[in-house]
Amino acid sequence: MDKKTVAAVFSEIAVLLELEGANPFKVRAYQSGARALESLDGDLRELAESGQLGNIPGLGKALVEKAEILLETGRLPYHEELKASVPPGLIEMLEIPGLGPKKIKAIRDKLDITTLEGLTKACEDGRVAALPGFGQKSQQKIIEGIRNREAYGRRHLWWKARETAEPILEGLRGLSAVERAEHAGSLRRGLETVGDLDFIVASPEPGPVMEWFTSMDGILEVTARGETKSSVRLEGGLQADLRVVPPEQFVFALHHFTGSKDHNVKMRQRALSRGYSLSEWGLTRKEGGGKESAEPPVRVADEAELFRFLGLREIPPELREGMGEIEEAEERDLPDLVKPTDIRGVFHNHTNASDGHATLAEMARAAKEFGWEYLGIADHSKASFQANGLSAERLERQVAEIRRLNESGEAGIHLFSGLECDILPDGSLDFGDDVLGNLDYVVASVHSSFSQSEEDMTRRIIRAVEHPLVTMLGHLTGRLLLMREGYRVDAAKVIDAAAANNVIIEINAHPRRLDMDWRLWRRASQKGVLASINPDAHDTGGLAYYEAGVVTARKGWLTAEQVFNTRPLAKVKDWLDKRKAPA
DNA sequence: GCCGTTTTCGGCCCGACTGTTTTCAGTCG
Repeated sequence: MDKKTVAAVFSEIAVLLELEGANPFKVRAYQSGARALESLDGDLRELAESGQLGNIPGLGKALVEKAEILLETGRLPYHEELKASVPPGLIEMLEIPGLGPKKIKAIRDKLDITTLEGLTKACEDGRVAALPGFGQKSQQKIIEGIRNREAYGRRHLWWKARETAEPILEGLRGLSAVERAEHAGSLRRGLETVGDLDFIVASPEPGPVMEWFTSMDGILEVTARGETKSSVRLEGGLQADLRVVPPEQFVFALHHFTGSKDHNVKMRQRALSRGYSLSEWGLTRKEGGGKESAEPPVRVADEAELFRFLGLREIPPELREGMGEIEEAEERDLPDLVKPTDIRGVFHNHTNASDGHATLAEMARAAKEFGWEYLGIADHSKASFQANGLSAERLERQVAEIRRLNESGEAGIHLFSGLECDILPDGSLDFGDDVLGNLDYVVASVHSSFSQSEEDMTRRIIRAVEHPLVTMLGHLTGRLLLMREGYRVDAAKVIDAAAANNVIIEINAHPRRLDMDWRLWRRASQKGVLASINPDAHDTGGLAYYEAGVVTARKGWLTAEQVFNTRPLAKVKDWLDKRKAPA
């Protein structure tokens, strides 16, 4: 039982209490208790054993006692009783827009309904509209909410969200009433998946902005339209929210809606401890009694100034996850994060020799257009027969072709001959040293036997990492975002092995992978592990995915120095040569 | 249920929007 599990139990208690109609502040106490545990530094069990739990802000007598019971016994009778008393159908109802604890309680008490099926029927025969506080529109909204739950409830890939958001942002910026416009939320933070789009606009005249936003192309439905706030549902299921604020509030609104929640909570606490109240509306001086003073609100020109006012260096949006960035920004300069323009080439790309769609020459030409100095080709090896993996002979022909192109210079860019070599179930590689030794580099990846135990998978991958001819480790977990969980592997042990063997770990930049996860990179880079941002391109367009990888690297606090493919060609050649030379 | 330089009670973030009301409760972020 770790802090995450205890926090999850507290979060669930909060939801259950909410449905029971408990005191909202009691609900919030469990929520903030859960949050306090999630963002806790150090080992929960050690803190409990030394009697330190009560010193954690947000944990009072009752929550400390419950945490201790959970740690000791692995169960919490209070939680179990609560869970038994709340039908699971009610928890599902919370996911329907417009239904909160009060309305769900009314549905349960007055109609004796505890399932979504029952609720659908009651809507269809008009019983819901007859309830006090409900009406025809609420009833219709519930029916649609249940119907759309699957399609709209899910998250979306960051890449897709950005593609959707960019034309909207451009459109907003093009309006004469708009002074400034930005997107915010998890899209701006660069989170791997995005729930909805948030747009913040500075304008003294919100009317025309709202009008444009609620009538632009690609809207399925306008779900809210007010004077300063509107929401629309876009084709593809994404929801987009627009907030128009007076120009002097823009920076505060932008910061607030960029979040994350944890980051904002810590920023507000910091403001309070300095005698100010921070919100999406602004920063105001607090009198001793907690009342606002007559002093005018603080003015800031941009986010850098807002951070500076609170005694912090500017924190890039990607780092605002409430994972220690504020503490760091107080003490010292934050790392100079890697930028898209730092990238000088990419490894791990496929051609039509295996499962790609473009030829070697086409890939090289496209890479040259990005302004890169080099391109690495890493097609699949023979064990990946589903991906038309290369035999030794076909690989040899590709290597010869790459050498010819490099010697003639006709590609206009240096090509590295590599391979995405399968790591077989026992951890050995798909080709012998005789074949692998002829290549410039080797990316080793798992493509089979995903269901091995964590222990076996970890041993398997570490064995590959320890192989002297392996240059990089491909997609560490094999996850496919929003589709498939990764295989079970002890990432910390693999990171240690990579550090010990001077093996690069890739940031697979395919928008559906973004693997190894950004949450692991800060630790990995501290141990000296180098990253390579690899688009895993299967056609020329796929090369552009490197940008998603840069965002992942930034979220992982990585600088250009910590990313291998920011190095110029000569240094890359040098590094690869030295790596191959026998020790 | 938490918290305290207004300290053991009485606050706890609050504004926008919708739908149902006719001045406001509930939801959302």
